[in-house]
Amino acid sequence: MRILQLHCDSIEFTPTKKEIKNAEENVSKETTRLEELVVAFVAVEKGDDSLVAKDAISQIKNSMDKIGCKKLLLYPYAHLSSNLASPSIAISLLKEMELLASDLDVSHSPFGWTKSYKIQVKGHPLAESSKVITKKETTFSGEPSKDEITSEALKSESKIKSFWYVLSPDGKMTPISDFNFSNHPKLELLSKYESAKKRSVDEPPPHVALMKKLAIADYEPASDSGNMRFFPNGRLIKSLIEQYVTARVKDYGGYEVETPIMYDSHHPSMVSYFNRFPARQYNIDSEGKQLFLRFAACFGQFLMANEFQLSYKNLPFRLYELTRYSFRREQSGELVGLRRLRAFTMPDCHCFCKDMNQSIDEIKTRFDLSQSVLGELGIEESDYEMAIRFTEDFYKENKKTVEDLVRKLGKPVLIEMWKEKFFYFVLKWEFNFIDSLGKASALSTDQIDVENGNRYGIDFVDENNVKTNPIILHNSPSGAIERIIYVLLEKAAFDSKQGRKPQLPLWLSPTQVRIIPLKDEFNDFCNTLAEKISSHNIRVDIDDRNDSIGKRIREAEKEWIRYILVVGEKEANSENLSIRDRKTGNVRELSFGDFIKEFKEQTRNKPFSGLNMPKLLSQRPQLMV
RNA sequence: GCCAAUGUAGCUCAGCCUGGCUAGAGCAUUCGACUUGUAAUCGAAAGGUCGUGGGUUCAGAUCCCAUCAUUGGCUCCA
Repeated sequence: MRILQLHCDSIEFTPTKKEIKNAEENVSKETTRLEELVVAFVAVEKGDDSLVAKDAISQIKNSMDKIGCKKLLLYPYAHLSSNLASPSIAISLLKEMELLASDLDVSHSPFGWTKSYKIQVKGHPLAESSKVITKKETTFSGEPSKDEITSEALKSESKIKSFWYVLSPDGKMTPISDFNFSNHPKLELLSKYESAKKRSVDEPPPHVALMKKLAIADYEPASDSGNMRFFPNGRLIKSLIEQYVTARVKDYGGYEVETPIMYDSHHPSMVSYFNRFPARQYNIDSEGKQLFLRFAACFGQFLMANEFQLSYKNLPFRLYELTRYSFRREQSGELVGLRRLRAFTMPDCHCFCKDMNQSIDEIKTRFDLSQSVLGELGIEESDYEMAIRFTEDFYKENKKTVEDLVRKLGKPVLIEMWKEKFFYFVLKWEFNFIDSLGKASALSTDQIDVENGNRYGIDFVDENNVKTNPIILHNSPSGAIERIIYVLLEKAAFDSKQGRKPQLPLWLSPTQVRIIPLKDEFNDFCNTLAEKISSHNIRVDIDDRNDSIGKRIREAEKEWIRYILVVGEKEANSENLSIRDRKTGNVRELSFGDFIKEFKEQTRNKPFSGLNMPKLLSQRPQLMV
């Protein structure tokens, strides 16, 4: 007996006509709809008997118990086997099974009828399984059926055996249980987080409140969970980070492209890649096509590279896209603020290399790039820990490469080693930010992919005029942009907790300079001053509201504005500016030129974009308190 | 997805356990007064489907059930 068991949101079936002579009688041709159930497609095979039926139903019940489902539909399905039992035996065994399951809400679809059906299968790991039950030895395989669009990777992941080590810059490899973490508390957190999955926190991450207070981003209840909206401040910050990362990747040699956000699940190049990953994508049906929203930039770039005429002389060749968005339908319980989203912005740079040596050179360059990009975004080496994951074979052949990466970082690194290759890559490294609650989130990452060149039919002609698949590196120098904002806010919250003033990097501050006129009569002067400052590409606004000076300063402080210029009698008649610097809380007097100079030194080489709200605060709606 | 907690005005929260006047406060908003010298000027007004849908009750923000969202834990993170 062969059974394909599916945990479904719903199924609808309609008997259309009799397929065989001794089909079930008295069948209604109405459509039957059932919800929240397990559908068992059953093919009864030659030699099956009551014992097999009994065994089958007990296995089905067993797994239904695990997933907490109490409704079962037995669906006769001949196409699972080429060795079918006779219809009469099949009917009787199916009836027997139905009877044995009568403690559940059980039903069956008519035997021997051609039926049309519509099914919606759930996306969790246990939703799909196939069973083969025979008389002699009853076997059970809880693995996802290979016939279905499902996840080979899920199967692999559950079987995957990882060996965990810490690799020090001096080349010493220590199993994590033996490593002395006393000087590396964050690495210890990462190790526990990754290997033992041990976490204990009971407060919400501080960035969630901050992203609202600073009017950066918020949940959008009208969308799906994990799809955020960005207010003008947030959009400005995000846009600047996007521009910066893109500029850096282009400097490094990436060529920017743009590719569709949705793909046909049945496109030949997609099927096998797609099936290797958990079914966590958004699906869209359109005119008979089953489309899915991309979860990375890989597809678009690979399909594009497939059409390139590449020679070894062109390699390494780098394609880059900043995906707005990539979509991953993470489980609802996994979503948190800006840390884990269902729609996120991901810089993704793929490098096609002619051989392993070239990819190893390249991966080192990209390591430096990633580290530098993070640093310029305000995320220091001490904020993150590195993990490197690879197959044992790769390590044996490229021990030095792994050690070089660790030496570059200059501190011990978490190592995960696999006996076999389960994923498409042989090595992957990533930087993990460890927040003040001990949570780890991956930022920059790079992978050495040895499968997708072949899978997507990407090839180049080598020195010997032979078509060869390139090795592909997958690098995100910063990780998701939203996650960068999360890190900056978490760092600020941590500063605040330690009694320091929280602050965003100056180049990312929505308002960089605020002018406060003491009385209305100075408004014109302030306007002129604002024009002058803003002509140097500085975001300056004016708090012209009718509030006390103390209050307006307090407001500016709450918005984390770095420079506050109060303008009164004295300033209006002087060449100098009175500058309140949030960093120190003190008021300084500086000439206009000196101030601009000081300012510009801090934002050098960073992108600029103008104010994203009215210049006059009196014209600004209150978005958040 | 599973388990738990939370959901009351634009925001932060009180009220809920023990059902009962017209559901309160601060901030924000509007109006008025004040014309301000470096982290909250004073007064008034307006603002609420108590997340949503059912149920119990003479009566539900309050008790019960379901559902949605957020947060935490589990799982997961290509």
